[in-house]
Amino acid sequence: MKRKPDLVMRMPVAVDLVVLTLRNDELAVLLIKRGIAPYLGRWALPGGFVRDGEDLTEAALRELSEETGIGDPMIGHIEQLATFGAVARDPRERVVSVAYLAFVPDLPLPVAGGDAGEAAIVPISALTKKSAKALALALAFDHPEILAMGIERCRAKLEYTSLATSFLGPEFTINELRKVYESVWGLPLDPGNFHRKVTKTEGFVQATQRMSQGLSGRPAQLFTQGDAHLLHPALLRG
Amino acid sequence: MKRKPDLVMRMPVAVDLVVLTLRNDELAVLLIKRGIAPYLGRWALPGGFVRDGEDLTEAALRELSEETGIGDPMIGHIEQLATFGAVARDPRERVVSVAYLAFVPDLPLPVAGGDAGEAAIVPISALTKKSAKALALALAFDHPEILAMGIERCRAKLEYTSLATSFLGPEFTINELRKVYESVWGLPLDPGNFHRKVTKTEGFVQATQRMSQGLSGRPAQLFTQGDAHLLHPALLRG
DNA sequence: TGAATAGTGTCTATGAGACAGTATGTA
DNA sequence: TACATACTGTCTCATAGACACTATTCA
Repeated sequence: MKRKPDLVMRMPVAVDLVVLTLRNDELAVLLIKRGIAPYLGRWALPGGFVRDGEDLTEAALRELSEETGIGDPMIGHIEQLATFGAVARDPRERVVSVAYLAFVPDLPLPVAGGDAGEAAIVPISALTKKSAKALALALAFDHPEILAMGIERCRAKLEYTSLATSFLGPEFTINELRKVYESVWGLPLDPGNFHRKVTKTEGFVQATQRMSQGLSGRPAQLFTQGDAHLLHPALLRG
Repeated sequence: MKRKPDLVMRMPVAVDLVVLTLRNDELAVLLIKRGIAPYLGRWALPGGFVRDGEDLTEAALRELSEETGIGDPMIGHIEQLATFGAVARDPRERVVSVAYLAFVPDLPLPVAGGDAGEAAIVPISALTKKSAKALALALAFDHPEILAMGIERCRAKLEYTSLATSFLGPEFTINELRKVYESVWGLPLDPGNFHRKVTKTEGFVQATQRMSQGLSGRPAQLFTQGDAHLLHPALLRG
């Protein structure tokens, strides 16, 4: 902690957001098409620089709102993911970026409203598979690495937290909750066992007296989030 | 990502380290007594500013080495913990700090050799209990918060990773490994069940042909780290 | 009626934990 | 021998998962 104030290096600090949602029963990420160099025209995670007087989470929420129109009440969950500080991660000058991970319900996005140009919600399968499409979508900066970490964190957190509910609206059926797990993990789960497990795990979901409008089949009971954040026992992937 | 280069705020970026070890079968943290204002004379986590041309992990390793003499080969494990960016967390000027978490075997520390003055290894019980002693040890800056997050992350990671071995030397007995868990979690574990569990979890530990010198009782087989990083199944706290 | 989804029952395998019992060293 | 620690056996309970079964809607 020895300090020679004039020798301390100062650098811009940015926030970048991995905003995940479900679209057509697939895990998807919110991307912005860059309107300026570098990486002009390339897709990137939403984000921007931290301003004076604003802490990191405030900056993340502001950028999310400015670039995508997603305001605080629409966000199911947000948490800090990790900080990326490779010296040359931004070709212009050194920038340290604090990445955030957010889960949002399926929204009437893309919101064209941002000041950053075009926004899109892209299924992660289109980015992770090695295809011509994935190549065309190659993300700017070190955003592929940030996204990969966000996806893995998301998958892991569904195991031992109740955060799957943050992908859904205030009321949901067990079927919808199961589809969150299936989409995020990319594997099918036994509906019967899942139902029992979720409803018997203390504080995961809270039953209401209301029923869903069954599109087909028997109507399902509606649930709301329970008061637990950590699941006991956890809901493990195979 | 709209950018007006001259308006972007630049700030110092620091790294702080939560270095945990075991001392007398108790979880303990490495602290440095501050030699300059602010918080002159108070205890703090080791850390310092990130330099030009140096990425974040490099900065963390350098500070650890400079302030405590702990070099790369002595570190059992190091990972990024979280980034702290509250506007007023440093009274001098705004500083964003990337915290790292490290586990080291019980070392011949404190190393007086640092350029930051006195170093000490303090049991966390002395910091978390509300006592006169804890008051005297009150950490500088937001370091209490960083430390608390480091301790909780450590406790959680022992459940589902094999990182407990990073608190030990290259060869260890199951008894020593159990003491790591007991010390970190602060609760007793059944020796028999622990032994079976650890030796049967794929890749957790690797048996050698050597035996420990029993100080009393039957000599124990020596083990080395296995090749697994994630435990299947996990070793859960009650 | 059949198709589809909701929800429950039941069986089996596996692991956690309690605790007894055996093995092998030192004093 | 006593004692201490290393390890293994065994019992009980809880949970995961496979899968059959019943319940309730719509077409």
